[in-house]
Amino acid sequence: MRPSKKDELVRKALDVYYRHGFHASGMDLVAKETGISKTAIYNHFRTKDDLILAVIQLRDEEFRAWMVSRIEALGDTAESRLLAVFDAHAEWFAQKGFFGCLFIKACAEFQDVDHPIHQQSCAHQRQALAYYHDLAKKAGFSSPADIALSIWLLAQGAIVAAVMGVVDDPAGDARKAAVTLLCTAKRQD
Amino acid sequence: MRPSKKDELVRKALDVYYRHGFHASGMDLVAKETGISKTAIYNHFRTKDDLILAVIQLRDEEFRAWMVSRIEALGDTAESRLLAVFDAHAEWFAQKGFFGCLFIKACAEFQDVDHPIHQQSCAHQRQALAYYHDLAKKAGFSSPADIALSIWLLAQGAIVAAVMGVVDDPAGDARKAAVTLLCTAKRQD
DNA sequence: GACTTTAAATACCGATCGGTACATTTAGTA
DNA sequence: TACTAAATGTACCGATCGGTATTTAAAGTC
Repeated sequence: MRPSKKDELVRKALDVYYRHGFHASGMDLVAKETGISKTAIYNHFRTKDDLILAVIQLRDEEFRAWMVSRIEALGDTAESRLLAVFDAHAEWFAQKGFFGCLFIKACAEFQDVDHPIHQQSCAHQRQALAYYHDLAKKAGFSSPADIALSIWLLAQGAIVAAVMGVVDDPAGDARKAAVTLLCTAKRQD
Repeated sequence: MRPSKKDELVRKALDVYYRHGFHASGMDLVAKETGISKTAIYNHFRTKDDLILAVIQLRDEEFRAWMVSRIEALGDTAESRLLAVFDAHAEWFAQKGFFGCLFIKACAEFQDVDHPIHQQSCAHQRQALAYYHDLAKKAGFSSPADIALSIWLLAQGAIVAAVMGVVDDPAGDARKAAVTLLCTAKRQD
């Protein structure tokens, strides 16, 4: 089999799980939506959890690559990129198929901290934080860890707000708070 | 039947759903864990969704009451209470049975924005924001809406961080950012 | 104590769950 | 073209899903 077949399956399965949830999507539905029979699916993956794990990993790679590319396109310096984080999130929220953060949802459905799906989802979030930390260091802030964490917390809050429709422009609101935090931190340098 | 019987059912069902998730918890499990037969459950609630909705409503009342009482105990002025929000969250995260925010998880499992469970969960979050807004107004900030939203975003981010174990003390980290924001806002008054 | 009414327990419904045995098709080899 | 091996689709497995019909137990009422 060509590797693209397997990748195609995972990508289509990602759509299904993202839209309908993990436990709510049975293997029959996945088979129907992907156009690949259950037998073929189970030829590639031993269990449903294995498939979901592959879905999480694909989303991890694709989404992180997309987010980084947007941040780097929207900001030309390390400091401006810390704010571009929220512009990129605003773009994400505005996408037609936006249904929240797959990793937050995965942790919500697979609560056991030892579960691979849970751990993989957490790893994604840590990498996001690490990226912000890198930006904060390059921007020359005296306490880059605090800056990075603030950005991360505001971004995650914005995602929750976007899903729950608490405010109209969660990314913009989070950005305003981030501007204040960065300005204050800069003044102390 | 006495009303306490029904309340007892809902409270025990809350435990089950909070620990195992909504779709992952079948009615047979709920019956076993609550010690109430399915027939009795369906005598009180027409469908599983109705039971879940009652669970969400109970959690809404109980959790909001608990959070407000802790915030008011931990802070004696409106401004200090805006920071006590994070101390209360720290207490919550430290509780043995902490498994994240039920409302975030409910929205993750019931994505349809028209679904009553989804809407009820969103309503809870809006009420939290409204409470922060009230505190910000009483504290005399010039733009209480921005302050309240910042607090809310940081708190939600802290919850996500607590669930995903991204950092050791998410509530404390969020508090630090909030302190900076409140100080900056105060200076502009 | 006999009778009625109400509530809960058991057993069961069709549908769907995750997963698989087996028949069928396809592709490669000679 | 005959044969083999890999991949696929179909049909099905026991278990469990949400929900209910029926039976059993409990509580009044006279």
